[in-house]
Amino acid sequence: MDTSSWVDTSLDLNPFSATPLRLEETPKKEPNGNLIVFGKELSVKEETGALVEELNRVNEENKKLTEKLTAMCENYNALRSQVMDLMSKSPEKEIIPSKKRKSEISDNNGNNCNFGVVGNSESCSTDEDSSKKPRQEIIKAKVSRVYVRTEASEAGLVVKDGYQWRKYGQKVTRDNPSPRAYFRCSFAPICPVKKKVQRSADDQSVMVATYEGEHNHLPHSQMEPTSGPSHGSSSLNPSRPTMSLGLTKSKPSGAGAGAGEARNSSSNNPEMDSPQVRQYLVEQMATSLTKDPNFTEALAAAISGRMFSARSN
DNA sequence: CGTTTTTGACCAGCGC
DNA sequence: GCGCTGGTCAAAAACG
Repeated sequence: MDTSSWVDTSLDLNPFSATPLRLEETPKKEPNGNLIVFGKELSVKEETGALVEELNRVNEENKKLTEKLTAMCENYNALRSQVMDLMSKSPEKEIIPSKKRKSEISDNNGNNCNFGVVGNSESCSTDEDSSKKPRQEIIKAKVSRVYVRTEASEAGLVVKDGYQWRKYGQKVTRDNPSPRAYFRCSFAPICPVKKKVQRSADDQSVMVATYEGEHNHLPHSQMEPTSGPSHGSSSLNPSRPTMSLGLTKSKPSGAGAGAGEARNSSSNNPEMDSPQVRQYLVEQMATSLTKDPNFTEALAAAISGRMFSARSN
């Protein structure tokens, strides 16, 4: 697994690796040639020493942060492999519809190259597309499926994913005793995304959310609470949904998160780039970082350093 | 009072 | 054409 690759490139979370911490502003020089560092006026003699010292300090900081990031990646890798292992041990029975209708058949089965995940229709369905004439639905509808484990006590068909949804229908389907709920994005018709949520026929504690389309706006939890959703159980929730971390699948431009990618390695997992996944991972990373006292300490040191430097200007 | 949820009716695709 | 099924509509109810 090359987690570092997606951390570095897909998520752009690691600015240190690409451009190590550097002094963006060189210390101010006085007209007489002396240097002012942290409010101290240094002679030309001391200038080099101070610069070297500062450089070393920054380098150390950079090193620390890089190490932390690496450790985080390794932890994530371990966690991810555990989840994969668990899922492969108790594989959810693939939903094989005896009689599926048009687009769902072509979208889901056609690219069912990952366990439990339906990526968007363009990701890996080749045979069907080549043998049949292209369908409009395949092009316009990007479908992804997310498996979400919920608390047993949680009764409602609610999958918290950061977006605000409006329910417009509910049906009892033939192949599953639990009802299926139909949601539209609250920003519809501006945002055309729909999702279907249904409990898994096998495991009632697992919610299966099927997303259609791609959000053209930020998640609600990322937006300013201007409108103040009165019922927003799914929004502004500090405890993120139990979306299967790193088990996602969709194309770079694909629709949202999928989950349950248990058999494929992440190296050929283009979904890591999807906006929702990015969003989620960024939040996870941010949470992890801010929880780390060492990181906050380092950050505070860096900020205070900058403040001192700015004050001296 | 505006927004969301509920729920029965309706519509369209598919197989026979 | 008919029946089955999934998906959507829309009026009424519920909610904050």
